[in-house]
Amino acid sequence: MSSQVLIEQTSGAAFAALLRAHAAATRRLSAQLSADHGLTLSDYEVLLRLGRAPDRRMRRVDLAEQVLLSASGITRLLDGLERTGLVERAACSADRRVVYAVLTNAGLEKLRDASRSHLGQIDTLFRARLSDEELADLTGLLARLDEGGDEIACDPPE
Amino acid sequence: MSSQVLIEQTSGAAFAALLRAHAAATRRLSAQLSADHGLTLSDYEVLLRLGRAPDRRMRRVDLAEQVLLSASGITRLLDGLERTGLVERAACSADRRVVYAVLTNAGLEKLRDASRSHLGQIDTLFRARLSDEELADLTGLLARLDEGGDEIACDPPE
DNA sequence: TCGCTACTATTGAGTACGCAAGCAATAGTA
DNA sequence: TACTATTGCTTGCGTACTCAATAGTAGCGA
Repeated sequence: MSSQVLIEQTSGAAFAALLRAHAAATRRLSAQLSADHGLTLSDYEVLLRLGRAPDRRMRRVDLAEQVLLSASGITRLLDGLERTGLVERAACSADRRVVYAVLTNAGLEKLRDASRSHLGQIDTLFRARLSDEELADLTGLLARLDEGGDEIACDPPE
Repeated sequence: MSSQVLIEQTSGAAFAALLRAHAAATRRLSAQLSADHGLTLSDYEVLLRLGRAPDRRMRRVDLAEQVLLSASGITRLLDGLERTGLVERAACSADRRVVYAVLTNAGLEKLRDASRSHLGQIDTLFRARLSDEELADLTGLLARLDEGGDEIACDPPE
C-alpha cells in the first residue's frame, strides 16, 4: 500500500506543529497589535529595531535582513511608516546610494506605546502555556532550526 | 531610561525565535517544493489531507480549517488545483450546499511523487539539527502554543 | 407552510508580500 | 581615465492571502 509514503514521520509532525504554532501566535498577536495600534507585526519589528539602533537609524538593507523581508518589501513597508510620520528618511553623506530609515519622535512614542501592550500579550500567550524552563528550551530548539541556513558547501574542495 | 520597555524578555525571545524558525523552514521547503513539483506548501497540504480522507474527498470548509486557510482562500487554491487536474469537484447528494473536493488519480500520483522528495527534505532540515528526543520535545512544546486558542469564555456563566 | 437563522461556497476589493528589471552610485581593475 | 562588477534602492507585475458582501440551501419553530 503506497499510503506508506503518506504516514506522518516525526519530523513531519514537527514541521506541522511549527506551521500551526506560528499561525496561532501570529494571528492572535497581529490582530491585537493591529486593533490596538494600527501596526502589523513587521511594522512593530521595524520600529523596534530602529529604536535600538545607534542614532535610531539604519540602512534599509540591514533593516530588511533583520526583519526577514526582501529589499522591495522594506521599501513598501517604510513607505507606509513614512506616510504616518513614524519614520523618516535621511541621506548618508559617505555613500550616496544609501538612504537611512530614521525613527522620528512620534515613532519612538508609538513604539513605547505599542510595546506596553504587545509585550504583555506575547507574555500572556507564551507564559500561560509554558513554564520558564520550557520557554527557554523552546527558544533554544527553534534557534537551531535556522542556524547555518546557507552554509552549504562553503568549504574548499578537498 | 525608557528603553527598559524595549528589553527583550524571555517570551519575546521565544516569539522571535518562532518567527525566524518558521521563516527559515517554510522558505527553504517551499522553494524546493515549488522548484521540484510546482506546488506551494498549502497545495501540498491539501493534496495530503485529501489523500488521507475517506474516498479521497472532503468538504471545502473542513479542508480550509485543516490547512489554516479562510473559506475564500480554499476556493481559490482549489481553483488552481482543479485547473491542473489534480483535484475535481463533486456534489453532495445529501446537502446541496456542499461541494466536495476530490483527489483525482493524477492528484494522487502527484502527491506520491511530491511526497518522496518533500518528506526527505523535511527530514533533512530537522534531523540534521535535532535529535529524535529534541524533535519530540519541540513538537510537544509547539503543540501547546495553539491549544485552546478560541476557548475563551465558552463556559456557561456561573 | 412561512419565515427566520445558520451554514457553504463564491466573488469583489484590498493588502502584503516576492521576483525581476532598472537606475544610480561605488569599488575594483586595467 | 575608462570599463566592468557590485551594491542600495525603487518600481512593475504577479501571487497568495484576507475580509465583507452575496447567493443558494438547510433546518427549525410558530
